[in-house]
Amino acid sequence: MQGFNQLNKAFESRVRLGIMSILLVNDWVNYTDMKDTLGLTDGNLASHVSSLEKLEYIQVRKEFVGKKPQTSYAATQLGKLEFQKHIDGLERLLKGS
Amino acid sequence: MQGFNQLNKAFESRVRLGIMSILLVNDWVNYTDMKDTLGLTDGNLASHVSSLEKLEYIQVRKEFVGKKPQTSYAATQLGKLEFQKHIDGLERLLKGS
DNA sequence: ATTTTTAACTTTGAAACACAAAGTCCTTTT
DNA sequence: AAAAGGACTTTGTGTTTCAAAGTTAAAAAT
Repeated sequence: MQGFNQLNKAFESRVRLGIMSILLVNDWVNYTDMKDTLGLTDGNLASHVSSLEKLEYIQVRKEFVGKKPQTSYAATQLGKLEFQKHIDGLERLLKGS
Repeated sequence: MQGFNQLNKAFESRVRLGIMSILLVNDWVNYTDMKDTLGLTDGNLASHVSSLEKLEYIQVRKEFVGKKPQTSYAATQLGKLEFQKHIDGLERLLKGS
């Protein structure tokens, strides 16, 4: 089975798959946009985000925009690399044998 | 997010992804081959298989080959269809936005 | 004729995960 | 002063994952 062992458990959840695929093409995405784009609840997004952060697959930036706090996310180099591997695994799996 | 909502929870596990992708290109695959190809334990394969069977995504055939019992699996039409939708979702997700 | 092996499970149990709802905290708008 | 917004954390419940061990029935080996 080509690719099967390249699959990363961290990306098996559709939510984390969504987060990473957004962060692969967008450099910084804020909390609210992420939540709305994926249609998640606050708690749900927060927990998936924190698990990706713990793995150092994404980084979190907190700042004030105007007077409001804003949290944004970006994929780290490691995150992009691991996600690419996962995608490659998927593609091989689906094309292969 | 293109594709995100086309993702099927049933295929989020790498094991079930593996099973389905094998059954998409091979008509009937037996228990032992499936287990070895994916490197799974007995119990693990059995449980994933039974969850896919419950959803009617795969069908199970039991017969004797020579003197030995043999269980084989194939994807149903529904299974192939749903899996295709999932794959399409994945592709859109990964290419899109 | 026993013992061992093979095939295919089922059961068990512990850990991880998913997710909504509710609560928190701090700030800003009204 | 009250309400609302942003970003969480906590809680609780239900589901999933997976290996290990146990089960059954037949076949092969001794």
